[in-house]
Amino acid sequence: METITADFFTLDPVECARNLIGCSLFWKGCSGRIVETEAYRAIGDDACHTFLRPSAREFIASHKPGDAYVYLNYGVHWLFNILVKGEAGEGFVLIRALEPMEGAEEMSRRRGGVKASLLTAGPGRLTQALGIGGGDHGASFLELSECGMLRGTCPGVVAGLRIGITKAADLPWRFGDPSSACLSRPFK
DNA sequence: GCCAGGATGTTA
DNA sequence: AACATCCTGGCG
Repeated sequence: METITADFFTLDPVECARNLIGCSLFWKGCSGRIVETEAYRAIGDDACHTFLRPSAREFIASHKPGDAYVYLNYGVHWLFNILVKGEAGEGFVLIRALEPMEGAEEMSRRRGGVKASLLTAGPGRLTQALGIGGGDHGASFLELSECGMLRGTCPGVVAGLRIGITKAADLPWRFGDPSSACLSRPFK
């Protein structure tokens, strides 16, 4: 297994989002296989935070590829993105679903004992399971010993429309492993 | 199984 | 005002 470094996130955000399916994410004793992501492009994508938020544009300017972009959605759930920044394009990859590996017991406790299939099947669910919150915004988690990612592959990756957005809703920038039992929603 | 509604905080 | 969500409760 090969550790992912910041240069993994110097491709186009859409390529990064596709490549992350099958990789594994490690976070302070818990880990999971990434089975669902979405790409957001800083330029030309009206659904990206950069479209309306100067703070998102400032975040890109002042952070490195691979840094965590974490924000509170609907006042309720933290969502975990990874900054993509390179000559090929800038933007974010939203991590939308994992298959639990290590630390399932701790994740279940944080999630209030929900059934296993709902533990990390959704962007808000997985941050709660892993204990990711606002304090992690801007963290370069790839460089910490207890956090990081390993390369992996998934031969059957599929693409679909992004979920829950109204702007640029026609772009097929959601990626996933359609055979996973841990998706936030099935692919059609 | 599907759908409606509400909780909740930050940004602009 | 909008929002990259999730849970519950009402149906059948």
